[in-house]
Amino acid sequence: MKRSNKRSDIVQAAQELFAERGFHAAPMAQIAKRAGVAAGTIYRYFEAKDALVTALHEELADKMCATLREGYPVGRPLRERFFHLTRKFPQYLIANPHHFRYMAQYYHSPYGIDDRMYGLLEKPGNQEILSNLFEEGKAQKILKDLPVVVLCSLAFGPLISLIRAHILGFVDLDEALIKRTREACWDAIKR
Amino acid sequence: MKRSNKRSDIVQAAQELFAERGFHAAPMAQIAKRAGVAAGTIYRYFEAKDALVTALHEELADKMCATLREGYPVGRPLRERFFHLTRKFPQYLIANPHHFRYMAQYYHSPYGIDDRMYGLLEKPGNQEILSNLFEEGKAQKILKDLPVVVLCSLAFGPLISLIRAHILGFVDLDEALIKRTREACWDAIKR
Amino acid sequence: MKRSNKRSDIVQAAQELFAERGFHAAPMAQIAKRAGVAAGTIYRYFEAKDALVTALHEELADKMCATLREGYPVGRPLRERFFHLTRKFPQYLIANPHHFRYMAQYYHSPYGIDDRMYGLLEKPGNQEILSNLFEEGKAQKILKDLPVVVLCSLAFGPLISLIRAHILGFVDLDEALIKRTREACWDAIKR
Amino acid sequence: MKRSNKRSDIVQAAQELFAERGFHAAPMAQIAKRAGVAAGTIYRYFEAKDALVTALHEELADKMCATLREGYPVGRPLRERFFHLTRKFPQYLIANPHHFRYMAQYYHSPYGIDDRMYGLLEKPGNQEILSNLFEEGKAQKILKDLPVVVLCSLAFGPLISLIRAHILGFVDLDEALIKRTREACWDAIKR
DNA sequence: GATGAATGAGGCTTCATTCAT
DNA sequence: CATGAATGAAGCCTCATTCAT
Repeated sequence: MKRSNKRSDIVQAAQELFAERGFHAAPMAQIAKRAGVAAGTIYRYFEAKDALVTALHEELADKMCATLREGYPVGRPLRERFFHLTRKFPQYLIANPHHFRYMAQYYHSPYGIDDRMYGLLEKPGNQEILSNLFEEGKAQKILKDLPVVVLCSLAFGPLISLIRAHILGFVDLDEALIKRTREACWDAIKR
Repeated sequence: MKRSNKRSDIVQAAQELFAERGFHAAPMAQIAKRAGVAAGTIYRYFEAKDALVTALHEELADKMCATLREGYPVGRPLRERFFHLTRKFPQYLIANPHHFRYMAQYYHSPYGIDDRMYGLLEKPGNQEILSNLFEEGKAQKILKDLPVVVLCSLAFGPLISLIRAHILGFVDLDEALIKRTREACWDAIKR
Repeated sequence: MKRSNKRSDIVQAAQELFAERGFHAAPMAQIAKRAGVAAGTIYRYFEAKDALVTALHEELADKMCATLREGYPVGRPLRERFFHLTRKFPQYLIANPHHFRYMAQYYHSPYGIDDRMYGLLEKPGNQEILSNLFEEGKAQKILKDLPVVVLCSLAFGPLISLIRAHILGFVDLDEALIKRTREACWDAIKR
Repeated sequence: MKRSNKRSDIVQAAQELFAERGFHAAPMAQIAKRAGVAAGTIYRYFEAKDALVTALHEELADKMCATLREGYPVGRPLRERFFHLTRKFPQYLIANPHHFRYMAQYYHSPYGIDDRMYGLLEKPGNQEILSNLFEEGKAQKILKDLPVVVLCSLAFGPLISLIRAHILGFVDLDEALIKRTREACWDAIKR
């Protein structure tokens, strides 16, 4: 994962600065400075600023992915699996607001335009988990007969909106509120 | 609204360019060119690029606002009013993808960080409509007893996700599918 | 020709600096400074440094061209025409050493690699003059039956070498010496 | 000559890269790579890039020198010696186009500005050979009474022009054509 | 008011050179 | 001796903004 210390310092600095100020307001020189390396050093690890932005997205998506799978209750009832995902998802992002800010910005900028959904949800790994979950639910007549994308949107769209509001300080989410929101999401998709 | 012809030409050009390429990839010179005015002219109408970005947001939010209110069934049952809003909302954005792209970008960039929610929904005007709607619903025990922000997220979060997917070409939304999605959203918020 | 004052200031400054220090040792900033304009201004007239280098070559080649033709004794005997060209050629370059230095550098750098000969001699206009001259000479059995390129090299190659030597201070060419050299060149090509 | 294997690898790589792309488009890192050594290693053999450029010139000039002398018909008639030199000269450069490209670039760049003529011809060794040749020719009234530089230019200037044209693909020189060109050069210098 | 040429600060990137291993 | 990661000065270029016309 971490090919070197400097590389991860750069990644860390970039993520912070990008999240705080936006891609184009985060000069390479400043990223370097915060990472504690020389400007030129970044280019040993990333071909260009764009590559840094993209690589960052890759890494964060992987991390998100891994998080969602942690303790994923394979083989357990659909409902339980659904609640696992919808618990981990906001939990992680609220704990890592930089990650959320970065991703949100990425997916709505020209960079992320070619990436699907809130791609977080569609990494090779998650892809299957989610597709399986929703397809299975439809087959078992537990979930509404809607395309997977729609089910996905119903399940995670509200969470994303809320997480943003929380991070920006417009709400103060607590465990209980999130719980009730997830249940409402379930109501949205269940038959 | 339109103080002059040139002003609206500029606004139009800016909106397009911002939506297509992103804020920082849309040079003032190019905006001017597309608007058919000289570069300096923009500065007669907007103090700086930032002001243009912000003003644009203002105008678009107003337009969105107006759209949602068009034919708003005041006095009619809650459910009906809810379905009015959730019909107009995607209808408008799908018809005006530039608007969506612009807004999405704005709200996830440092510019929009101080603006609430998907602010579309919280303009002075809409604010009341929505608050009223949700508060009333809660009072009448029709809707779940959740904060307005949460209800808002449950109602519009999925639509926003889906509209993005549609505009980027990941789904092909039709009237029917949207209808069913809106119903699912209703399931999410109703008691 | 001169679309504006600034443009020719830039061209002048660039020519000097390029000739004096070489292309890559002449920073745009310095060219701007010597031209008395801001760095960015150069880019209103030339797309990039490369374009400046190339445009400069174009302009100088044209100028050279025009010089060679000044008073060209059309219709007069071959020998006379030959001596006209070989008189003007060193005359001009010795009077404009920057031009020579620039051109020499250009034709031996990656830039000029695609340009023919000491291209000076092969501009659309000169091309004909020279080709005609040499072809006619061959037809009339006045000149040796050698390809035009070879005749060209025999006629101008020595002059180029000498001009360089003169400009760098290794010889001190005077009218008389040049005259005798041109005669020797004539001996080289004549039958 | 070869103090070590690495040194000559570096020299070889540098010559190629310089000839192909020009001095300033040949990064040290790339030279190192092609030479199969580490970037830092070059600095054990050459103080700086400039030193490498200069040393290269030195080596090539020596090689050229040696070539011209190979089988030099000492004591034989002037004409014969002249034809020896003018045969070896293009022969070598056509067989070693990198050498030609490198030299041409060098002599027309700020580096070579202090080096005489097409210096190839004025190395300590050649210097004498050529001076002797031309001085002797003048004394014997075989050659024109012109300065040595001029005679040199008349003898080699055309060849240099032609070799360039050949290497860049504008002519296709063969033995016969070169022969006739050399004879024309002789006509230029002979009385 | 409108124009658009000019400005110049500031961003991204390259690359000769160093130095700890 | 060799390595190659790291450095950071310096170059090219963009673009928001100004201002004389």
